[in-house]
Amino acid sequence: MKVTISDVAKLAGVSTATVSHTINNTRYVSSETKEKVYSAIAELGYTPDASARSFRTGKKKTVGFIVPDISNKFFATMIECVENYLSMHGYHLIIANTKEDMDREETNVRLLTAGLVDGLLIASTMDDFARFDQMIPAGFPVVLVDRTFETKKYSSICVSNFQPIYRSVCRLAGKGDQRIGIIGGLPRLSTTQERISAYQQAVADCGLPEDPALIRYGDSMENSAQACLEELLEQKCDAIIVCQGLMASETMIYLHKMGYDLARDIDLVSFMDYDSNLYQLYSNQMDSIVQPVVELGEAAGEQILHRIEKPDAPIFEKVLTSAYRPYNAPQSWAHSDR
Amino acid sequence: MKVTISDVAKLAGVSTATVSHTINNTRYVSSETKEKVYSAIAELGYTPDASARSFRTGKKKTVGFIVPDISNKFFATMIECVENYLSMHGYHLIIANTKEDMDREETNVRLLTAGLVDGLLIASTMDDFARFDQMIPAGFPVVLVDRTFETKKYSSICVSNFQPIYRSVCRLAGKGDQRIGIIGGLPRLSTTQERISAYQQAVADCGLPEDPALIRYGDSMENSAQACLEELLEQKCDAIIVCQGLMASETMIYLHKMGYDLARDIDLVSFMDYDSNLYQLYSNQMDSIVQPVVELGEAAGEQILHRIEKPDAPIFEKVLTSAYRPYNAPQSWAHSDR
DNA sequence: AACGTTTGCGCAAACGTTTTGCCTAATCGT
DNA sequence: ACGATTAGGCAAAACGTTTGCGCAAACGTT
Repeated sequence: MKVTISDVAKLAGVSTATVSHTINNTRYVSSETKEKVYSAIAELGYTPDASARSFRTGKKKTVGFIVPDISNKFFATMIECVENYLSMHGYHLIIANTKEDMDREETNVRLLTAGLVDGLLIASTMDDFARFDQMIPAGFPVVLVDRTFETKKYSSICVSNFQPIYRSVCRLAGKGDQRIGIIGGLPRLSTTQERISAYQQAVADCGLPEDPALIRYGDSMENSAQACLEELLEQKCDAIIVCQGLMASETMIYLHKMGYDLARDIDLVSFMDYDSNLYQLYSNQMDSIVQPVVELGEAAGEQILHRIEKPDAPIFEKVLTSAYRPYNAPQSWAHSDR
Repeated sequence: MKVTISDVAKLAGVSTATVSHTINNTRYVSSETKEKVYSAIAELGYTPDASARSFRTGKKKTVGFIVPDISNKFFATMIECVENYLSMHGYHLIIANTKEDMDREETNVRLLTAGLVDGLLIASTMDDFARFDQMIPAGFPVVLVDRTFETKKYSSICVSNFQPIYRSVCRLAGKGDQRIGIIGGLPRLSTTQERISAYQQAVADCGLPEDPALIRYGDSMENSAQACLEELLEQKCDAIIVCQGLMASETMIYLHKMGYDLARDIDLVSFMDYDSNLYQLYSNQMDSIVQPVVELGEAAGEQILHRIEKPDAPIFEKVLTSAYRPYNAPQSWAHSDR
């Protein structure tokens, strides 16, 4: 049979209130009484029931994380960092995978906000802010991660997407590349949109040809890059920019198999996971953009806990900056390595 | 203010019992009454409170997963599969990362079993079964994943580790390799032990030199393979077997940087994540062992739910088999690809 | 000695659900 | 036509904590 707080109280010869207070350090208890309570707890092997506790207090000590793709290295290490931060602060992490599916996202958000978690971290796959806004209960602590919306109703932790792409294009143009192709992620995502518009603006500013055929979109899932790449190669590109780590890997593998020689036959710039093994192999032959995923995860954990503490705090926006790493000048990295 | 079940009951003109029964289909309710209840729910926007419910019923509809390293691709995709299976069955997944630290494992297990989850999936980093056994409450539903213990007290889902390594050694010996090195994972893990003993037995059976210096152990974290590899190369190995995916990547990168030519200068066999990009690049130059991680995740989800349903079911052991893929005979894969 | 203040702790309500009895009216079988 | 069964629903208990209120004893001050 389950041993409850009143069993402990009975054995220790005190009230349940006293037991509760000694456990939680929530009011003064004489040291003799404390002693009795603790030994009773030890003797019975009592453990407070978490559901009863969270039912009573309304605190679950748990946050949810809605992720588009768990097995994507970028999100996997973010999950790790978030979990690390949360567990250090006595919170648990419950994760839900959406596979970039809006309906799955909605289902998960509704389930989790119905009393399962104290707050929600969301890397949303939605494009429709109205729909997004509708599914989250008024006042519920939410922090957007990596992807955000035009409407600044929720706090967010993102990475600057515009600057590294703009700079990439300029660098390539400076090398003499004319036709620069780009492979973006899902067109509906804020990250993709920022990157593509940075590309377009830079192309215009540098006086390069503005050809819509040079812009392709993948879905950042497995085997989505190859088709984009084939189409771009038909366009006789001098250079290609890949906007996501997994697609970057696939791009390099494909180029390798086709016999392309990086930096000689074609210039490549891509977003890469900093601990990716391809990064280690090829970072000396191509420019890479490394997102500060560890800081992102930590900031996300920090912000959601802060928001849970103070639900009425003003909206908070944080934009971290990526490291831009030209391959021929490792000593002049734009952003220090961590 | 929070809208409760009695608000609904009041508006619908019925008792809370009736509302509960209509929501949960737990007893016959006339269709007119149902109608009234549902419209009241819709009007008020009522959502049952999950903590109150799980407090009352004792069911959390949540399982915990204790993982040694979330950002390890092997576990990341396992997490994805488990989450997928669970969410299809109305369960949530809460994860805890141990970083191969026994104390962190113990802390997490104790926290999670204290009323937070209905069952626990554990890829344990412990070597001491007594300590492991002690920290889990009597009768608590537990399924060991990937790693197991001699004492068969808990159900487990594992992968055969002996056969692929034994076969690797034999194949290498058949090619004429004499000095075969091996890089294992943490020595305390069951997986490592099985693999190393398979190696030792095969080396003996094939009449190869039994040199302890040929056996090295890494910790499967980042940058752990290089030291092992350097030591092995000093031993003038003809071939190297790497027992874990991340270390395999690092091994290949290092060999590549040192100018080694795979399959010409040195033979390589390694465990690889089937969607790893290095696998795609090098699977035609080395033997690879691919673990059935998707099946592993699904089986884990299936078994833990089964165990939660029937806590007194007999101990269950499942051993899945890896795919062994010799590089020069892709048409005769030992195990069909998925 | 009388009185205010502090110290330490107990009593019981409350959280929102599910579930156990109990009850009434209606239907059924003979 | 009458007892037995069933359908449908209500009231209240129970789950294990936390916590507001309050009381008695001990103490310090005049």
